[in-house]
Amino acid sequence: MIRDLPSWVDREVTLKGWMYNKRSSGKIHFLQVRDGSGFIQAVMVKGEVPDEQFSAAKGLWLEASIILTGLVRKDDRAPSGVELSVTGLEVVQNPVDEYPIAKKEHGIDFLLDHRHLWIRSARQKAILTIRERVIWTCREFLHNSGFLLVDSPLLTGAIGEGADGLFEVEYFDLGKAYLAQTGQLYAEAAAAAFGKVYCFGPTFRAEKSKTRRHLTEFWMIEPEVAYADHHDNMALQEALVCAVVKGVLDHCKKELELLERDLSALERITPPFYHISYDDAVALLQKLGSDIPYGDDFGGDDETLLTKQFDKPVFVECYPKKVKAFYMKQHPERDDLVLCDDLLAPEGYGEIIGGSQREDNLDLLLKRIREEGLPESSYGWYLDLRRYGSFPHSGFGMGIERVVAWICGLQHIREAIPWPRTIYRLNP
RNA sequence: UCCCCGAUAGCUCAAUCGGCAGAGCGGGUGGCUGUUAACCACUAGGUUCGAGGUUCAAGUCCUCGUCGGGGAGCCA
Repeated sequence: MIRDLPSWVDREVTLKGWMYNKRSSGKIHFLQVRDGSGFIQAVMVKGEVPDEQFSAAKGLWLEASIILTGLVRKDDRAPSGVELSVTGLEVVQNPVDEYPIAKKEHGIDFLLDHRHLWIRSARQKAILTIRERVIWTCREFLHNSGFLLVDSPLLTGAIGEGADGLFEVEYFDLGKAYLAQTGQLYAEAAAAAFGKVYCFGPTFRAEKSKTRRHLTEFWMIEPEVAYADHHDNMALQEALVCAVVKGVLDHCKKELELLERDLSALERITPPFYHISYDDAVALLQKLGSDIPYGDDFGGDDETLLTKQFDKPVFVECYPKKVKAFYMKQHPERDDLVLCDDLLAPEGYGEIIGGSQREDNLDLLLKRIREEGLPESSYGWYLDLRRYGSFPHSGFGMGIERVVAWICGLQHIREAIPWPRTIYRLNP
């Protein structure tokens, strides 16, 4: 593989890949080749390869699939430090038509229509490599902290955070099923069984959101911990986010550099994070000129304004219960607030985690379900968790794409997932 | 669902007050033995998103529609 070539200097290798770009000076061709693991410049000199191969190279179009043999040579002029001196070229396929994605810039509509080809670019490879590292680090961190992975179903009955934004599907003779908006309620059941658990998978929101922070299908990692309170919950979130950022910094420096990410902004991401109460946050925003009234949830602008006041992630704690989900535990001293937290990423990226201590009192939970007008019958098994050995517990959901977008410094969340699903786009 | 913006060559865009449809990249041909989104010369390439309307004249102005982008609400 190309990424291993620096340790193959002065040896002959065979590379199977695609031609990323080509330059030529008449008697010498420079082929930029990629194989999925990296990029290298292959140099073909007339006379050092059979003539028919030299002229075949001249006719290659971008993204031709080729097999090259040659000598790996150290060269200070090459970005990766090595080049390939070609001795043989086999053309597997020369494209049947001009490759649609040119070397210069493209519009976003065109790129999204060609997402299946766009992912071949170096920038997309860097982003998806970082995404993989984020996910890997989460799993490693939770596994090493004693968590059990207990995945939740994607097809569910009418249960979730609320009736809005559910995708419906026909489910045999049982009527409607819904694509999961969250695995949390299942994670709570699993926490009662196994103590420390998490689920991780795609979730679906049929919200008609059209912003740089929203997808209709996104991946969420949702830890749930028995006997953890609101403060334990935030400590876990802080440790997880720090581990993820460190994992990316340790293993993906090259990718971050390719994305021209400001590394110092990431190197600052160490404990402790900032904490601010909802009450104080509203007061601060009003002082900064926002017209947010007390009692409302923050809009995108408010969130951006707030995060710009801090150089590290900030927890916003204890929102009014009327803007939060029914399962959040009531504040012990303020019955208008709940024990929840949103973790806002800096540099204007905003909410990456939403978490809370869960309501473990059966009567209070029933009251909240009725207040919200939710179908009580659908929550039968969930209420059982408060009937049979109820226990204080807390958990949170972290949106993987939002974390990746923040760490990579992306303008839009759609680049943080291989195949983005947005309200007006289902293909490719 | 609402608000704003856009649609012109394969791609990214320009076209002044309503007055001949342009450039760069990509393609083709030729040149070049060290190029780094290579360069140089020549060349082909257009139903200006669709349907109406105003006008001597519409890419440009008006109406409706289609598609897309940005944002709001909601959220991770």
